[in-house]
Amino acid sequence: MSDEIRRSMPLFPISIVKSLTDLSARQIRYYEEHNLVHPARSEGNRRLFSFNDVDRLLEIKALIEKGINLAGIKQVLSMQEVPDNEPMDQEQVEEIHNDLSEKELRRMLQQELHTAGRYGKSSLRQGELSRFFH
Amino acid sequence: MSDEIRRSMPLFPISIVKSLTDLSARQIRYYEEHNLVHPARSEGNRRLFSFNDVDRLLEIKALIEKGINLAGIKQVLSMQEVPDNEPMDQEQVEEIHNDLSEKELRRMLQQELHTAGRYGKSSLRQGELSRFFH
DNA sequence: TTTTCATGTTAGATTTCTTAACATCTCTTG
DNA sequence: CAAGAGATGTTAAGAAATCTAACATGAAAA
Repeated sequence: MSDEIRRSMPLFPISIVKSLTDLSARQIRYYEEHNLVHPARSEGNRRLFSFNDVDRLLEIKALIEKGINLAGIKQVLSMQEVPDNEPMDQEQVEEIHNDLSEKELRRMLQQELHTAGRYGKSSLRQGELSRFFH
Repeated sequence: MSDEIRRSMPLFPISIVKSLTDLSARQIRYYEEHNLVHPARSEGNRRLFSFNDVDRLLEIKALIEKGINLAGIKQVLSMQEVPDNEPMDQEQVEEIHNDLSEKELRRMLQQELHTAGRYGKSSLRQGELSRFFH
């Protein structure tokens, strides 16, 4: 709970996120433009990313590398959105089975974590940045 | 071990560190100038702070608030430096007992963590930033 | 072949950060 | 008390990082 607060604190400038995700600034901004991430802004309008944001970008990257386009990724990410509690209706269940099952997704996103030799050139995978820092 | 790597990754610009520690940029730079912290630098010479750096600044702040001056803080921090393995010689032991015992220090630094209402205005205490994020 | 998608590149404006200098305030100390 | 030292604030000028917007491009879709 307070965990969610920590993980959503705006902390990183885009330069750090670039090195953390190995995405280009252009890509990051493009994904934001298409509502896949929503970094906060500084007073001076600079993007500030949270751990959650970075995790999300890592997920996006993994999906991109699977050959999934932005529309597909948007779908997938929306499916991940906290089920809150509401039991899914039949439509939702079918959607999941049509595209990628939750399970499959999880597996897809759950891979080993590996850092390259130098800082700023790490190449993390899946939505696991949070586990990286503790 | 790999933990140490994570905690020493240069991640934060000074603006974020300011809000995380509630220290002024002037203070942060002054402490660096006097070798109390050693943030990394970006290619363009911007300071980049790690979790360890921020923790250290929070410790410094706590000590400042105790009325200890920079010389004293330098002492205290050097005492905290990983004992590596080497058993301390008598001199060191006496130093510790003269100034502040390890125990006393620990207690001093171990206090509850509290965030202010708004992000960017948190007022963390002691060297516990790492515990804040996980 | 023409569009659309995803990304690269570039330019100009704006923000953030850097160092250095000087100001100020509080302690010490002679 | 006056002088110096320590810690911090404030300001200026320049450099670095980021922003948006526009245009370019290659690959895939239609």
